[in-house]
Amino acid sequence: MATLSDVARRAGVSPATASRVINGSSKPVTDELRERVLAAVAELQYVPNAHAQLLARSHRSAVGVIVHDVSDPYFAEITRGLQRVATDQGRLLMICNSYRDPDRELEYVELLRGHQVAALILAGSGYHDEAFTRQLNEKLAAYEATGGRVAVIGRHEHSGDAVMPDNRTGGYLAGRELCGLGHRAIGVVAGPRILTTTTDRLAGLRQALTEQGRELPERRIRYAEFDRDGGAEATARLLDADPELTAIVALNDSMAIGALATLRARGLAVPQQISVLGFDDMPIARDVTPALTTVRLPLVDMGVRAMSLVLGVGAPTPRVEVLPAELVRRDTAGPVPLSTRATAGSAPRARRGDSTS
Amino acid sequence: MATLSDVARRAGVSPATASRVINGSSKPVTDELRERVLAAVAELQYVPNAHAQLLARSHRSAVGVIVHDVSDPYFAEITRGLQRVATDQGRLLMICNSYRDPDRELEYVELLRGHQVAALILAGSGYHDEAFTRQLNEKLAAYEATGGRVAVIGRHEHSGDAVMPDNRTGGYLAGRELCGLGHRAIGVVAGPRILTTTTDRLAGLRQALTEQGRELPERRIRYAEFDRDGGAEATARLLDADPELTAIVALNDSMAIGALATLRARGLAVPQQISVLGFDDMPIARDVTPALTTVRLPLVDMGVRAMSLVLGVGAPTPRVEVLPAELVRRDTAGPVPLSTRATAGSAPRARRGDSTS
DNA sequence: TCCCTGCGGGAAAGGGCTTTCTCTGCGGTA
DNA sequence: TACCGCAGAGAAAGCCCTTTCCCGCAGGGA
Repeated sequence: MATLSDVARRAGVSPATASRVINGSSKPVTDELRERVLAAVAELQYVPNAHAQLLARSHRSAVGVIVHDVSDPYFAEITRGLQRVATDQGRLLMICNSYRDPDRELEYVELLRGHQVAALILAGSGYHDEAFTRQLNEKLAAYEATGGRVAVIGRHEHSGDAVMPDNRTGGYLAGRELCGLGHRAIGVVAGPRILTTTTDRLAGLRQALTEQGRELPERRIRYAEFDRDGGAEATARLLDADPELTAIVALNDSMAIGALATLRARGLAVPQQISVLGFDDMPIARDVTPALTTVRLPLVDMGVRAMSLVLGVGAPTPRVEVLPAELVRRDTAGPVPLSTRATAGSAPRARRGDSTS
Repeated sequence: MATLSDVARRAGVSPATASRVINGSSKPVTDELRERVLAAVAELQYVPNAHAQLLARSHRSAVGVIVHDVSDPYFAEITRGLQRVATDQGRLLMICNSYRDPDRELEYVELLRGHQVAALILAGSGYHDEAFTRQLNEKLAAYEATGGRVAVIGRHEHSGDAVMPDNRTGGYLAGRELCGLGHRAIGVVAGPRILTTTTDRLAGLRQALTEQGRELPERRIRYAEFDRDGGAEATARLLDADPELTAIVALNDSMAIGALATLRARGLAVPQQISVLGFDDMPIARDVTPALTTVRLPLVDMGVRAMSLVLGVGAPTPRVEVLPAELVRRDTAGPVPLSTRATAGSAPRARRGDSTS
C-alpha cells in the first residue's frame, strides 16, 4: 500500500508538500510541484490512510447512529432523514444495528466513541430497565463530558436533546377511532413489554377507551416481537382466546401486516368482520390489501430533526421536540359488524380513501 | 478525552503495561498492576482511540460493503447474509449506499480502501457502461494488488470472486410459466436499461417466449426506476399503450407491488383479469394481496457465500458461484382470461398455494 | 559463589498523516 | 547597500496506540 512518503519521494518533494497538494490546503504550492504530486498520486494509485488522517486531524466529522435494524422500515425511514441532513453537511454516518439487545447497544456506544464520532444518535424505543438505563446514561454523560453531542429519538430516559414521536397521542387516536366506529371488543397486538414505545402507545389507547367508558383488560393484549411474525402469532393467540373480537390494534405496521396474514388465513374479512389498525405508517402500509388504516408518525422528519439538533451549533439548553402523530384512514378499519352492532354505543361511519384526521 | 497515557499515569504504570492489560495481551502482568490499570480505566471512562489502534495494529479486520441501498429489501436480505458470516468471524462491516450512482460507487471504493478494509464486497447490478466498468476495475485491481480481497454479487464485469444469481434462468422461468398459462400479450415492467440485471432477466424472459413461438416486442417493455413507484408508473404506461395485456412481468418485487397498486386503482382483478409476476421473492411478497407469484433468489445465501468467499483462506483461482432461481407460485398468476383464451395455445392450469417449481 | 534463565516491566520505535515552525531566497523599501 | 517582509518549501513535532526490544531482578543449578 503506497504511503504519502512514497508519493512525496516519487514527486521529489517533501511529505508536507504532498499532503498540502492532496488536501487542497490553504498554503500555496507552485503549479509545477502540484502537478508532480498529482502525477505521483495517479501512478501509485495512492489513497490516504483514513485512520492516520483521522488520528492526525483534530476535528471529528463522522456521526454515529445506533438503531434497532436499518432494514426495518421504521428505522430505514428515520435513517433516510438522518442521512439527508448529514450528507448536506458533509458528514459521514456510521450506522450500527443493536437488534434491540441492550448490551450490544452499550458496546456500540463505546465503539462509536472510540471511533471519535462528533455526535451520537440513538433511535428507537428505550427499555423499562433501570440498571441498563443508568449504565447507558453514564456512558453518554462521559461522552458528552468530552464534547460529544448526543440526541435520542423516541426515548424518555436521556436528559439531553431528544426527538419524541407522540406515541401516547397516537395510541389515543387509534382508540378514539375504533370507539367511534362502535367497537367494544378490541384486542391489542403489542410489541415487547419492556419497550417504552409499547407501553406509551398502550397507555394512549387505554386512555381513549376509558374516556368512552370502555376498558382494555390485560387478557385482550398479547405481547410479541415487534415484527411481522410476532404480529401474526400474537393475533392467532388473541383470536383463540377471544373469538368475539371486532377490532385489533397492532402497535406497529409490521405487526399489523402479520395480523392481516393471520386473519386472511382464518378467513376473516377485513374490515367487514374485523377491523385492524396499525401504527407508524411505513411505506408498505398503503400497498397491502386492504390498505392499512394506521397512525402516521413523521419518520423521515424525526431523523431530520435529530440530526439537526446534534449538528446545530450552540445548544444552550437541552431541547426536546415532540412530533405529532396523526390518523391515516385507509381500508382496514370499518364499523363494527351488524351482528354485534346492537351493543355498540355510537353510530358507525362509512368511508374510504386516504384522508387524515 | 482520556488517553492511554492518562490511564497509565493514573495507575502508576507505563503505557505499555496499560495497553497490555486493556487488550488482554499474552504477556503476563501481575494482578496488582492489572487491577490498578482497570481501576484507572473505569475512573476515567477510558475508551481506546480506534483510529490510533487501527493505525498501530498491522492486521486489518473490517470488511467494506457497497450496496445500492440497505433499506431496499433485496439488499437488506443480502446484507443479512453478509452480516451473519462477518459476525461469526468477528469482523466489522462498513456498509455504504451508492444509490446506484456510479460515481458514488467509485468514491466508496476509495473511501473503504482508505479505511483499510480487509475485503470489499460490491452487491447489486453492474452497468452497461464501458468507461465506468474500466475505471472500477482499475480501482479494484489496485486494491487487490495490495492484498485486498474483492467479491461481487450479481456483476459480470469483475474478473475475481463472484456470486451470481441466475437472473437469466429466472427470467426464463417467468416466461415459461406465463406461456404455460396461455398468456400471449405479456408486458414487462423493467428496471433501468443500463443495469445488467435488467437485461439479463429480460433476455431469459425473451428466450422462453421465443421458444414458444411468441415474442416480446420492445413496445411491450417499459423501463423505470427499480422501485415501487417506478413499477406503478411503468404499469400505467404499459396499460395505456396496450389495454389488451393479460399478464405483466415485473423485474423485481418492488416494481410488482407498484404494478399491483396501479391495477387495483384501475379496477383490474388479479389474477382473474390480468396476471402479475414478480422477481426476487422479498419477504413482503407473501403478504401482499393477492400473494405475489415470483421468482425466488436465495438472497441471504448470496450474502453468506460472498462473505465466505472473501474471508476464506487460499483462493487459488477466482471462483464464481451461480445460485439458482426458482419459481414460487402464489396467487397473482393465473390462466389467461376466458375472453381471450380462444387464441391461447396451451391449456390453462388452475392452482394456488406456495409450491415451488 | 557465580552464572544463566525467565519473568515482569519500561523505553522507544514505529504506524501514516497534518500542521506548526523554521529556513531560504527573492523583491522591494529606506 | 543594508534590511525587511514574505512566499514557498522542508524539518520535525505531534496524534494515540501497539509491540519489539531491552533491562533488572529473583531463583535455580553447577
